[in-house]
Amino acid sequence: MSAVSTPEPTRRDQLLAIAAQLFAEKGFKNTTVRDIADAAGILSGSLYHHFDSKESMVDEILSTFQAELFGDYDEILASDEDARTKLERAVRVSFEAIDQHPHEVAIYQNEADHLGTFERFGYLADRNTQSRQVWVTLIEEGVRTGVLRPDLDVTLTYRFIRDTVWVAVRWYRPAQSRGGGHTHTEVADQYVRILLDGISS
Amino acid sequence: MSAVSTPEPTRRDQLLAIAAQLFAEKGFKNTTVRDIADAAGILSGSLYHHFDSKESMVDEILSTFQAELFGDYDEILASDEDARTKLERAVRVSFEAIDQHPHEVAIYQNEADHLGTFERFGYLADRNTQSRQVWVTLIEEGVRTGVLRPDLDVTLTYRFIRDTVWVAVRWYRPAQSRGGGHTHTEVADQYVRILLDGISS
DNA sequence: GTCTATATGTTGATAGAC
DNA sequence: GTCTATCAACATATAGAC
Repeated sequence: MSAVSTPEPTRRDQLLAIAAQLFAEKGFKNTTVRDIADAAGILSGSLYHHFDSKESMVDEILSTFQAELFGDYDEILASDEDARTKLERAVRVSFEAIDQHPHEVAIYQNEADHLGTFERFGYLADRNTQSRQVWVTLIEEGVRTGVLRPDLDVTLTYRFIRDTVWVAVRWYRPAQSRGGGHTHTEVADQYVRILLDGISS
Repeated sequence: MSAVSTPEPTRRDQLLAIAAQLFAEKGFKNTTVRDIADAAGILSGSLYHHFDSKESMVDEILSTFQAELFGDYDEILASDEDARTKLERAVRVSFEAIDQHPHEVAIYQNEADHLGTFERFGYLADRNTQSRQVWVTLIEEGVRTGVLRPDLDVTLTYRFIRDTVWVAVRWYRPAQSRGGGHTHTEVADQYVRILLDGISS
């Protein structure tokens, strides 16, 4: 989709995309600079012409992605729709992010806890707090306006939603490589339905 | 609870428990044999008196835990309760496993995909298939007997349940270290309610 | 922008003394 | 059952030629 508007990604961006895929598939620690260089068709030393360190690569991958994602969340929070619609939109935007940035989401899911313990990645903890505030705000607004059950444990509900949505990155495969699977929109439809109405008949 | 019935764990079991905690906290690759030896108060070379390799340690940790867990699942499948009760029990048994074996569950969640690519850990893929069969069987029985909605996408429903239940290991903290949190039974109660009836009012 | 060559540290694992 | 001592492999990163 957006490939048309960015016809010539810089060499730097190409390398970041290659690194993101490897970090997502094998893990950050498990991916060597040689792996990245090999996949790019250059030698490991050449990577250091573009980046300070392996760490700075994952840093740029994560911070760029998160800036975009939280821009979407902010827009939803600021809208004047009803709470149920906003919660639905937050779910849909998240599944869409998994569809369009699967590597970035996977890296965040797998490495954020560990990386967050280093000063350099302190912003990951901040974004985590911000994310919780987004979901909790939406759920509380839903309870207050009467569209959600009043007996909900808001924190637990937030955790269940966050977990189910984001861990989908482990099994969802984007359109290009999909064979008989669901689109991200279909997955979101099914989940929103189950979340709101349950599976009981 | 069970500490009374196993007063003297073998040195081998002590070392496995230490390794399991480190593997869960830092990841398998990220944990060095020196980390494990340090935590045990011995030197890295001494570990090789007890185990062939770091790999054999995680192997024993995972296979032991899975044998126990699937024993529980088999018992549920074989029972003559109605589908809804069996599904509830499967959820509860899973949250209980997170409570009692948090390190083992975390290791499986974080490392199974990667380890599963090696011959030695082929049983992880088998167990994964077995797990899917357990959940899908229970959901299909629920649909067939009319206790669950007939329009459910069984595979997606399975994935949502599996993900929400098991990823809880990332935030749930067992009783010893809990401060104002929920017991595993309370977490299971809340999730079963949301899963069956939804969050909508 | 990439390569050659290499520094420097860390890793899993081994052999044999105690 | 642990320690001493050590190896070979592999890791990230650097300096300077092309």
